[in-house]
Formats: sequence, structure tokens, C-alpha cells
Amino acid sequence: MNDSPNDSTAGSLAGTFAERLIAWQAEHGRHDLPWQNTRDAYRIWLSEIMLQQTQVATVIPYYARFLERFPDVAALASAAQDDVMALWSGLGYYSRARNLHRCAQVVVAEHGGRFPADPEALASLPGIGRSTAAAIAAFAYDAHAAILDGNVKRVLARVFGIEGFPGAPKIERDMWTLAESLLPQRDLPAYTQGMMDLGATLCGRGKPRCGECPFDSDCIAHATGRERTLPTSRPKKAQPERYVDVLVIYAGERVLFERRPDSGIWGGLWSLPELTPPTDARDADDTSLRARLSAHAATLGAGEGRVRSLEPLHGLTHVFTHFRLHLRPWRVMLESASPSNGARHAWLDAAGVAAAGLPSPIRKIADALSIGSLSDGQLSLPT
DNA sequence: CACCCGTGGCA
DNA sequence: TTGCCAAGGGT
Repeated sequence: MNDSPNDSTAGSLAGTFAERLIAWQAEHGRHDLPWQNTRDAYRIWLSEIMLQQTQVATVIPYYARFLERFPDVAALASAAQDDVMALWSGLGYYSRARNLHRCAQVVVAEHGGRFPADPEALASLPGIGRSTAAAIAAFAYDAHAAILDGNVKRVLARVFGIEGFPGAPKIERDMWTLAESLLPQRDLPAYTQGMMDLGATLCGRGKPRCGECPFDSDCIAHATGRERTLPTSRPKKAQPERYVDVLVIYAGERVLFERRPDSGIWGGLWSLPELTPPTDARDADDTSLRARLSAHAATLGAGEGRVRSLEPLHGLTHVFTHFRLHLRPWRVMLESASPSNGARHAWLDAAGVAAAGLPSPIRKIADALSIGSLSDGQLSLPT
């Protein structure tokens, strides 16, 4: 189409972009990832959700465990949320797991258990946005739809010399338009996989291997020596520090856990009771701080006056994308457990802790204290 | 539109 | 050690 000598570089390249990419993918792309070589929309969907903002190597073991436990959409739809969260525990971005669960229920209830083939219908489901919808539709149904993930943004920014942070709304709009314009009329699965593979292998963030790239001679970034500066990096922002005291409240062999609300950090996971210290009372020797922690433990665990001991444990820092969290665990020994703590609380033994979905740093604390070291326990938490 | 939401690997 | 960010979506 655009192969006349008068066309711009981008126009000329655009004419052969897809066929070059598809040829490269067949020869050098990835063909044996666990979620490839299937047309099962459920398996494709599951992989796409897990792969959102998450690297392939991290996803692989989670994907295998998840499929074994929930082999089809009906099994997932009928699962308990705690079981879903437990299998997702450690993957991060836990709204993905809650949306995944809800999506499965919607697919069963409103689509007869079959994922829709229309990208727009897919994108209306929980946890599926425009790019994920296009990936599912292309891989499962050969749909003519463009993805725009981190890989594609990097490839487009370099090959077409696009300046500006790809997360900025204007740049992103332009990239969507470009991505749509480059789509081939056929071989959508190979093309889509090729975009992902090129961005993940040759055209990676660090040192792109331009000598092996099918666009070597036409890539603007390569031609102008901008491989390292494109795509434009995200504007820096100061990351806040947060501090939290967490209570490891023992009553005999059991430890008190509480379920976090669905919204906010670690939504839907089981965690330890926590208290945010006042800015002027972060010292472990602060009398008012210890009194507050003790009172909170007593209220949660056993009523006033039943706290036998309170001692600070070794702290840790957990780094998030958007802030740093300093956790200071405290060991609290109670004389006896309160019989009722409500639906948001549970006294867990080692097997219960092993089976529960915990945030990573809380899992670290539990491991350090040898809580939940029995790894074959069944999940038994209140609903 | 701006911000929120995890974790681990790697330079 | 610190910075960067990966098969993004929701609000």
C-alpha cells in the first residue's frame, strides 16, 4: 500500500510493518508459553489478567496453580473469594483478583459461561480494559483489534520516534491511533504476539538488540541514537514514607488476623491488626504509644486488662510503586482469646495462616515467627 | 484527568 | 543501594 518513494518514512514502514513483524514472530518469537497454543478464552483471559503489570516469569507458577484449582470459568465463578485471594496472594494488585472473580460470575450469569468475542463487550467486563480486551479477542477469536501495553508503547515510541511519556493521555491517544493503523487484515494472533515478543525480547528496556530487529533499518530511535532515551520515562515524583505498627496477638497457639476492606491497599486480603502511630510518637519506648497498642490489642482480643506482654519485634520496610511502608511488628501475649471478634476477624492456627491470602510483608512476618509453617493446611476462615 | 493499586527482578 | 517498571484498569 504505502510503498511509493514519495511516502514519508513512517508511511513507507507502515505499509510493511505488520508483515515484517509476523514473519519475525514466526521465526524468533515465543511459541511455548503456558497460555499459548490454546483457543480457550478462559485460559487466555486468565493469563492476560495475571500479566497486567506483571512479568512473564512471575506469572508462570501462579498461572499453573490457578488453572489446576479452577480449570474453567464455572469453577472460578462458584469459588469462595477467600480461595481466590489465597491463590493470588503475592501477585499484587489485588483488585485484579476481585475483578477476575466477579468477571467469571458475570460470564457465567450473563454470557452462558462463554466469553464474548466482541472486544467492546469484553472491555465492559470487570478488570478487562481496552488493551486486554483486544488481546483476548485476537488470541481467542482472531478479532481485528489493537493492543497497547508497555511492550507496544516501547516499540512504537522507538520505531516511530515518538517523544513524550507514553502514559500521558495525549501521547497515549496518538499511540492508540497508530496501533490501530498498523493492524494487518489477517494473522491477528501472530501479529499481536509479535508485538509483545518484540517488546519483551529484542526491544527491551535495557539494551535493545537492534542488529536482530526486523525494523533495524527503519527504526527512528536507532537511526538517531535514541534507543536509550525512548520511550520517554515517567516524570519523577517524590515517594512518601508511611509508618505502621502491626500487632501479632497470640492467644495460645493462635494469632489474630483481620480481613482488609475491598478498597485500598491489600484489599480483600487477610492481614494483622494495625495502628498508625502519631508522627510524634514513633519511638518504641514511647509510653503513650505502648499504651495505645496495648489498649487496641485488648479491645480486639480479650477485653481490658488481659494483655500479659507487649514487645517490639524486628521491623521491616516494604517498597511499593508509590510509597515506602515501614512496618513495626509487636508481639502481644494474651491470657485468653475473646470468643467473638466479628466476621472481619479470625483466630488462625498454623494451618489457617498457611492457607490464607496474606500480603507479602505480612507473610514475611509470619514466616519469621514460624506462624503458618504447616504448609498443607486447609483454608478455614469465617465468611 | 490524576491518582491509586503490589511485587520482584535487574541495572 | 536506589531507581525503574513489567502483557493496565478502576475511580
